[in-house]
Amino acid sequence: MKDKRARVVRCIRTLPAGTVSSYGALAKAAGWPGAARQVVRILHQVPGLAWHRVVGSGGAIKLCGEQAAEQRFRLRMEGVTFRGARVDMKRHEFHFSKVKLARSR
DNA sequence: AGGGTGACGATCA
DNA sequence: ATGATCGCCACCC
Repeated sequence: MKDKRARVVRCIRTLPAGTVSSYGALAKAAGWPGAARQVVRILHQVPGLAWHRVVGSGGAIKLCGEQAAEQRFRLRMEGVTFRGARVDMKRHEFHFSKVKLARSR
């Protein structure tokens, strides 16, 4: 359904610079649990999203080669720190509020 | 309709 | 920590 997709997009858009979220957590936050792969697809389809703020569970960069480098670069540029090969989730993971998220109020 | 695929996730050896 | 496997779900041929 497209609602879910729109919701995912909205969630991604609410991610502040300097924070990250995981594909799975993001899907869940958007009310679409287990749709990590769909989130991936959306990131591919919808241009203009902060795709670099979405990482794998535990803060792992799931891309390969230059794409991975690009993502790390962009994140570090936003102030995100790493713990080894992964994002330091303890400090940067974004916790979506329970509240129905950002319907502009 | 059927089968393959993917910027995933959790689990197990 | 690494690699294999299975579950998941929408999209594409």
